[in-house]
Formats: sequence, C-alpha cells, structure tokens
Amino acid sequence: MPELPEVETVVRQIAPGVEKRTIRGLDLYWARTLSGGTRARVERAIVGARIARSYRRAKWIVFELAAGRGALLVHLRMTGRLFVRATKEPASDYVRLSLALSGGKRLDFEDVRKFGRVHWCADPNEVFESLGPEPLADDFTAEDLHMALTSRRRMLKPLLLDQTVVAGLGNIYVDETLFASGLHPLTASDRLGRADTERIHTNMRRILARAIECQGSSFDVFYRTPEGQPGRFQDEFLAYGRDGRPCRNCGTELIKLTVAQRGTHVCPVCQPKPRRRRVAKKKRTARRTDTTSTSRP
DNA sequence: CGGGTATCCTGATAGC
DNA sequence: TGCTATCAGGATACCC
Ligand SMILES: [Zn+2]
Repeated sequence: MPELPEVETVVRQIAPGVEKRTIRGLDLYWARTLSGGTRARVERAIVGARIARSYRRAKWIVFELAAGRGALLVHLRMTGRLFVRATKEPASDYVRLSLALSGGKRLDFEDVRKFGRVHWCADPNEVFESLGPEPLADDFTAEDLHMALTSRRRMLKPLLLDQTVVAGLGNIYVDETLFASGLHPLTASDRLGRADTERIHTNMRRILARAIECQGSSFDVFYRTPEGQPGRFQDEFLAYGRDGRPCRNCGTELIKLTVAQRGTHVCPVCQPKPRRRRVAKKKRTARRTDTTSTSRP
C-alpha cells in the first residue's frame, strides 16, 4: 500500500491525534508485528512515555518519545494502516497492535497481511543509517542522483526501488517516474547520461509532490487515509495499472513486464528498450561446439 | 557485486 | 455459481 506520499499523508493526519498524549498500555494481537525487543522490554520503555512528536522518514512513521524513552517506528509494508480511535470504540478487524493513549484514545495498527512492523528503538538513527536521501529534500540535487545511479551497474527500476539509494519510492511511483522520463526499467544505470538523470530527478519530485497533494493513491480496499478517505492520485496515473490501455502520450498499448518480481508497466514506444545491452548478461556458455545442439529458434 | 527466487501472510478477483 | 490460480503500494535472506 504505502509509498512516500501515502506515508506522508498518514503522518500528517495522525499527528494531531497522538502528539502530547501519553502511552498507557500496549496490546499485541500478532507477536511478530512488534520488533526491536521483547514485548516486556518494549512495554517497560514506552508505557508512561509521552509522544513528543511524529514525522516521516522514507516509508517509516516515527513517533518520538519524550524523556529519552526512544522511539516507535511504524512500517506499513503492504497493507498496514493507522487509526486513532476513542477507547470505547469497538476493535475493527485486523488490528495487530494497539496503543492505549491518554485522553481516552488509542492508536490502532491494522494489517491484513501482517508484513508491517511496529519497531521500538532507543535511537531511530540505528534504522535510518542504511537509508538513502529523501527525494523531496531541498538538498537532494540532480547531481546527487546522477552519482547514486551511475556509480554502479544495476537495472534502473530495482535501483530506484532500493531504499539505500533514494528512500521512499515504491512500485507505483517508480513506474510513473520512468514513464514520465521516457526510460525503460531495465536500462543499465551506468549508461544514463546527465539529461536522463536530470529528468528522473525532476519527474520524481514533481510526481511525489503532486501525489502528496492528492493524499496518495487508492485503487482497492487497502489504502485509506487515517480520516478514512481514499487518495486521489490514481486518477492521474499514466503508467501504473494501465497495461492494455493506450499510452496517454502516443496511443500505443501499454504492456506489463515483470522486473525484480514486481509488475512493471511501460509504453514500448515512449520507453524503448535500450539499444545496447541492458544490464550485464551473464555470459556463461564459453563456446558452443554445437555437437549436442538440437532445436534452435 | 548483481540478479533471481523464496519467504513472510491474507484476501480479492480473474479465469475456467 | 463455485472452485482454483494468480496477484498485490515491501523488504530481506539465500543462492548462483
Ligand atoms: Zn507511449
């Protein structure tokens, strides 16, 4: 469900409901949802702690606790959701963890597929160390991106999905960015020129910013804002989920590929396969003597 | 190092 | 209609 724009929306909407409240208790309904310590250890750290502030880093939602009690980091993965409810409201389906809060509220973490995590840590930097830059940060330049992409040879799409390179993109926004940039997802990253990386940088930031304005993208039951509304950016998709439909740019039918085990939507005309080689082929088969060859298409 | 695959889970829906 | 196969906004641990 959640990529940078959805997570940003969740943080903005959830913040007023939790900041300045004190955690009174922890209810855990799926053990593996909680990480970063045993339940007892985490409970000892957070119960009685006040939530000082909340913010987003990459796809993490961060609840910073006051008085050196560490932080709770929430990752929604595929189907996670957060809602603030009144204590007396009945529990909804798929609640995996719930924090009792002061003021008669609670914070529910729901997650159909159970991939999401609520992670406690003494210092969030432990987790953030391995993350790349925020794509919307003022100091994230096209030059930074150029270096990050061209300093190694990787397939372009998996590289953009790699959170250590740029933090926050997922399958939707990578497909949209590549379409807008006219680049094939299998392009070898070290073959990108300045003009290419410049376009990726510009388009990525424009698309993410616009998607935040739209409060993210919804196209099934999973992603809802904490206020319960679907996002609106799906109405502006040019690539994601549009396979079999005409390209908005040239009219050609979009196709769907699989890249890095992810559904990948491309216009075969606007995003031509790189002429040269794509990413390193493994050139096994030292020499074919052809003695055993049978069928050869 | 880079890329492919399996794994964690459940439910919606496409296809027969 | 009913059953089964496929797929899903993520990330990571292995294997070659
Ligand atoms: Zn096109």
